Amino acid sequence: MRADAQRNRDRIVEVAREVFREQGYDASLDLVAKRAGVGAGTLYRHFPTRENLVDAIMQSWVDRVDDAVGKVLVHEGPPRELLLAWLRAYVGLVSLHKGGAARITSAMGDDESPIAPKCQVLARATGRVVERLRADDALRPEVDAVQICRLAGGVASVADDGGLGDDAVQPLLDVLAEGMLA
Amino acid sequence: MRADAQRNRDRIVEVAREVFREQGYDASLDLVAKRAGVGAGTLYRHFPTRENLVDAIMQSWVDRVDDAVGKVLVHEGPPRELLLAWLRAYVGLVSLHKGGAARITSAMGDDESPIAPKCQVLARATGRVVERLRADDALRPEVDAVQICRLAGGVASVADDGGLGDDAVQPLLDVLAEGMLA
DNA sequence: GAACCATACGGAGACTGTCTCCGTTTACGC
DNA sequence: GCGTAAACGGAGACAGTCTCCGTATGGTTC
Repeated sequence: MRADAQRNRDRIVEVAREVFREQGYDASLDLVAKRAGVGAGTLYRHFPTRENLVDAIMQSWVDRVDDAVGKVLVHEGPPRELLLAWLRAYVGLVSLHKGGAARITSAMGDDESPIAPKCQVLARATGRVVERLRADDALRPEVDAVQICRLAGGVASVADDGGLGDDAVQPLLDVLAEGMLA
Repeated sequence: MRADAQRNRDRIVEVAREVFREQGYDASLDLVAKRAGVGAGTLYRHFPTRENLVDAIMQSWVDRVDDAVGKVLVHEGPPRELLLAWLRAYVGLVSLHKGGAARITSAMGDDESPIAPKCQVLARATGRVVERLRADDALRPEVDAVQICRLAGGVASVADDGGLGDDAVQPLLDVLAEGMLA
């Protein structure tokens, strides 16, 4: 890639992250282009669809997921605490950007989606938690990682576009944990 | 209201129901107006926002909710079956229109929303199920009707925009039921 | 049944956002 | 330096939302 193209691409991603955080995922892409100081054509050449741009923004986010699951797993404690800690972390991670929770959760299990790689990162991280819980026979056998992602993602979506605070989310996660554990 | 106004209003609602079923809740309102044979101004005078129109469409739907909860309650059986039957019915009801689940669930608990009355209908119906379950001491005491609506609505949203079928939804509802029951 | 007017109609058009096309500019290998 | 493939940018076509205001009409009153 030419140096100027790389510069523009980076700048667009940086600006888009900012704009999306401010205005949610519906923000105008022309505005992103304008703030990044490039033409609309340039933006659309680099990112033909909104999804592609979202995907690029979320790159750094993958690292946060790995971080988070590592932290949760290192912490000793009863399975219930472990699961709840992961559910809380999960909801936090998918809710980093307004509208993100619904976006990610609806793509979960769809390999064609432009954000499929992100879903897999989440599913794999959840898989590590599942593995640990299974070792202790703490998880109901019919529950799998994708189901956990969907359930937690559902709660996150509801919290996100209903504007629920942590205090409203916690009891919902309690129900989920209760239902998943053996 | 003048007779012609009433006629137009009815016609708009009828057409909108059709168009929304075909194209989801993002369908163009100008298209609705055109198909209904009225000007855009007329549509917007009757329904200043999209939400208002959605609200009108859902009128008949209220009756279906009451029907559904009646049917579920009349059916004898263990609490688990009762709860699952309601959760299944609930998901079906909020998913009647594409995008409806997220719309309703995110408004749950917000009295200012134009579709607040619809949410209250659902919450009240769920409340009747909760009451029955409590009579048998079958429900965990900290779980309330709004939480159930949010959890079931979360699952319905995920199923709706992820295109999940009944076979993928059923295990999610199992987890919810397991987590809600004492 | 004519006259009146509040109520309602309709559609042009302003505004906003998406996305494409193509003439112009620029990076970079030679 | 020079040539060219790569990239740029922004005008503009298109689509959706919503408003404004001149026009039409239902309903009322005499």
